Amino acid sequence: MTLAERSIELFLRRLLLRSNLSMEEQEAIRAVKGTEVTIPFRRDFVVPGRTVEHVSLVAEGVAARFDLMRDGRRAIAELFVPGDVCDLSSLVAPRAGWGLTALNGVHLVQIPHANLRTLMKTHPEIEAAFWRDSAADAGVLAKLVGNMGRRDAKARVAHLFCEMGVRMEATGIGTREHYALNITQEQLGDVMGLTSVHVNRTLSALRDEDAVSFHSHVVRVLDWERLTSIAEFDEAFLLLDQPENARLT
Amino acid sequence: MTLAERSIELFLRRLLLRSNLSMEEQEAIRAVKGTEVTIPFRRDFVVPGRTVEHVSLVAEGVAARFDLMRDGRRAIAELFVPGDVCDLSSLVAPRAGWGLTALNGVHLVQIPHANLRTLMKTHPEIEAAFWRDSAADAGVLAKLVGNMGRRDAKARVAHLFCEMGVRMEATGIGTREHYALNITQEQLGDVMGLTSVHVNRTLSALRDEDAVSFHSHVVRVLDWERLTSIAEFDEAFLLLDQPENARLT
DNA sequence: CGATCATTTGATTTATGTCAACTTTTGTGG
DNA sequence: CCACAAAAGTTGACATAAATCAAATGATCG
Repeated sequence: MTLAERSIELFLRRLLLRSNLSMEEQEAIRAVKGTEVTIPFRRDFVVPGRTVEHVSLVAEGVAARFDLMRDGRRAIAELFVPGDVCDLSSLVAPRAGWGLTALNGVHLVQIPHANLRTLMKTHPEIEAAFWRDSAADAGVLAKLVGNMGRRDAKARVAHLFCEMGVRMEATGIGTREHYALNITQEQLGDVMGLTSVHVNRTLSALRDEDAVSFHSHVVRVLDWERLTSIAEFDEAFLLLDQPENARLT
Repeated sequence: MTLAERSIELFLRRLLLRSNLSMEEQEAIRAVKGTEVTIPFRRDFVVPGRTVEHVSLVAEGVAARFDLMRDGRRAIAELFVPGDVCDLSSLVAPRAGWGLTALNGVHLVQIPHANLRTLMKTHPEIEAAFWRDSAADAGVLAKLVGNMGRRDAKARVAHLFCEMGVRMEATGIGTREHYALNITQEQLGDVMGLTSVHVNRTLSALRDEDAVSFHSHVVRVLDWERLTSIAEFDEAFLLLDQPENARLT
């Protein structure tokens, strides 16, 4: 199994948590072709304003949707790990209103829009599944807005670790209590609107109260109960586990 | 023209800024039927976890996507003004992962999912337009994440006023320099992660430097240049003015 | 026309940012 | 595989934006 095949399989697996796709539809997705690309550390691979012709599926590493401030600081709105497609919605809005960057060495599978569009035309249910996936992404964003606006640093960091844990587990690349998250504390800060210094202190605090540890890019949850309580985490916003979503047809 | 017809017209107008719909498709949307409903001040009309059977189009007033904290505080992730559909994506993900509430007396047109689904089935381009609209919403959320994480109160408030101005103008219910925004300073704070007290001070500051004023629920931009500069506002993220979006067919 | 809700203003506290030095880890070329 | 440079993480002292508390004024609505 090639890297591309493996990551499409991850992506499909996650689609199936939210969408009820027939065997034939699943096969159609598995058959999609894309090209593998390596993006070096810190390279932006989608630039705001540019029109993209393909969708970027993360095969390895961590990518991010970011925003650049006048003074050069970055804000990260969304993290993408293996199995995530960074910009499914570019299928309908190809002119990017956002930027995508590699938080470390990232392997992408770039899938031409044309390939997916034929897929959507012949299988309307796949289009719905894609849209549903974008909707879940939007849910994550909305949750982040709430967290940043109304919760302190500890809760925010805790929430991110919960969220990523559940996502990792759902995609099958870790468990919610133990997974790799290959980003720096500074990048963590960019996600949560904190300085790297404060992230560091917050991590110590979370470690000291035996909630979670983050060392050498590995998240280890020490007490899931406690962590979710600090984070006020409720995974409903991820819209997972709802293959009950009726087929539209 | 009834209220429902008028608001569908607003909605359609906005769709057309992003999507290239044929006359026939436009007529099909105009013909959609929904029922008018009045939601009193502060009533939640969509509750997380509940399954919705219809989409909510705002006809009058302001609605919001919100998140509730353990201590009772609210965070608002998104504002919806006349012509906005609050939950288009519920068409594909009917179990709500979010809440919707009325920030004042709100008139909604509730359009049954069934109606829109037949529409999407017969007119695939309409489905794309809907998805595109959700994608734009997600862009707004992502931008808000960036603002809250990396900008101070003044820039955040300024940015919201810019964003809403452009949206109002695009929908045709005001100009970017003068429009009604019928919400309290406390609700403004809920959007931007600030206390009502601090919102108040920030508004004074923006007023004092002749950027913008907000009185009796009317936003009056005194100096658009200055305001956008304070906000670092660039409307690209709204994905407006791109009817060049190819038809998928 | 009183009561509730929203806005305004001041005094004080707190969470987080900033600056700076130091240590540890990582990655790379010899 | 080592040595060393660069990047990341850690810690402390201090600064500041925004929160909190509190009280007064102004608006709105039965």
